[in-house]
Amino acid sequence: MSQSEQERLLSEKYPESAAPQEREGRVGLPALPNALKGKTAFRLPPEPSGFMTVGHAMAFTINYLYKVEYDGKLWLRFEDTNPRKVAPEYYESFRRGIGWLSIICDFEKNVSDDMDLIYEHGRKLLEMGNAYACSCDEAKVKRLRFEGTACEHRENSVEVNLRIWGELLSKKHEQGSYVIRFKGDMKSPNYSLRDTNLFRIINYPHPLTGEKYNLWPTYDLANAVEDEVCGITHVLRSSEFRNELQQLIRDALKFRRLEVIQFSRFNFRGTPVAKRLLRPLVEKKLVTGWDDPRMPTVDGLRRRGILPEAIREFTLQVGYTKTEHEYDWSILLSINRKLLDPVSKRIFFVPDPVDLMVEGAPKRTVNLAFHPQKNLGSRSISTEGRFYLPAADLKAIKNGSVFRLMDLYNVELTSVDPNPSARYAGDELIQGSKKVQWVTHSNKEVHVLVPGPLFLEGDVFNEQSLSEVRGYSEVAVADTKIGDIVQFPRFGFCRLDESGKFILSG
RNA sequence: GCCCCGGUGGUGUAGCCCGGUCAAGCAUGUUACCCUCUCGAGGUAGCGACGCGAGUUCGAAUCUCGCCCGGGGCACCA
Repeated sequence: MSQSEQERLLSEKYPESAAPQEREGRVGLPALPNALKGKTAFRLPPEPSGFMTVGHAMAFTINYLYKVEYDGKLWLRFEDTNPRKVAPEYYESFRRGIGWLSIICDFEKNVSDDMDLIYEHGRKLLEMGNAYACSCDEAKVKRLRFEGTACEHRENSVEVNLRIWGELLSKKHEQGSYVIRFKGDMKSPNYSLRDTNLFRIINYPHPLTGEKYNLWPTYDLANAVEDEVCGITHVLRSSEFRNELQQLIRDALKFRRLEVIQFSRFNFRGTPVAKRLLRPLVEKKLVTGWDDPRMPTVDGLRRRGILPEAIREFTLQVGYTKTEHEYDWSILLSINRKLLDPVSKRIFFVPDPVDLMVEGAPKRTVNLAFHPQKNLGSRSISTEGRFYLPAADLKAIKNGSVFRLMDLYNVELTSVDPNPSARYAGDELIQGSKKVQWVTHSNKEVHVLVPGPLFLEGDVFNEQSLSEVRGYSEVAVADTKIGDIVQFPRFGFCRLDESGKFILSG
């Protein structure tokens, strides 16, 4: 049967199948497997060892969107089982960022609150013979793991293991002297299954529990226990976490199965989120801090004028995949502009201002709306014959040509460098004429920070990542409050960061 | 080295499980035009991609195999 015959037959039997469907991009996040409305639970599991980044923001947003869609519960759970790394300011950073994103969690806890519970499960694993105490040094563990051979401690009796366990809990052993290892498979081709550590001794005060504990669980155990007690049904996280081991631990402890969906890390071009790269910038003072507008931290984005809604919308659009990716800032910035456009006041800003005398200029007092369509109020400006215009615009205008002072009147350029001047050339708007923003001699000096990519190819710090534009704005700019975002026409959306200082959002 | 996982225009994705509706959709970018007293927003049109090679099939982005390339894991980090 030829293809055309097949198609004819098909459309006769199933007429509805012949109609071509409208193809569209994905709308919303993909459906979750095994998710029943009202019977799901998700988690945001930050390690409070650094400031919250866009990467966290996006992963959290994904969990939150699903929580809402499936009418589930959401946990904020601080994974603070390494006292060497965690610090109080970081807990705050995450709470602040999550609040800013309007993510509402149903519960909040710290894993360090549950130490006794985790100990219980550790003990259980020892009793069942699924774990053992090992006193080999770190190098030996590593070597044997590579070779695929077990050490003598693997055959410890339960009694011996429990005796050492008791001693560990009463802090009778030195740091490094013992670890508790999971009995996995020393021959597994997957090295992470070769008897990984479950507990280790860390003699370092924890910001929340102080010196109370020094036997700390590792991530895989702590996570398995916490996901179980929190009743988590769906884990959505980036793929730098190994999954098989945790599943083995869960099985050994007879825990429920749960859906684990891993996705690739969220990277932005020129702005890696890795602390390894970011921390030196802060320490060497190459940036002003973790909230520098060039930084991929949530605080940095907020200062830059990225709206939390933009992050949510962006996350929804790009979704999550296992593919390696490097997002271009342009997508986020475009979404941000669309959100900003209807709510941002237009205020003239003249970068790199140049004095312009206008001969025969009529005195005017104009009332200009703050927005071309929306009703955001207005301001009135009185003009005489002296203006400031952007140097770049004046440079581009040919002597003798007519252009328009935006929203005011036409002028004809009569002389260029070094002292440009012009003459009044009528009120009538000329279709298609160039329009330039202006300020009078009554103005406010304003600085605008322009953030760019932090890194060049190959993780090299971009010395030119932040530039500053100086200029004049209308007096009305004085009513802008810190945190407000305005649009400087023909320049961009800018957020007032501190008095007289804006940051270009995009 | 071993174990996973990926590779669709410049960028991000949809489609892949279940082969034909895909001469590949959407967004971003870019070009032109329209609208607008902004280089913003809005509108219209154009540009631009299935990593490579074999195989299966009437038919492959989709299935199979090989290759190449990229990412992650192999911690007393999470």
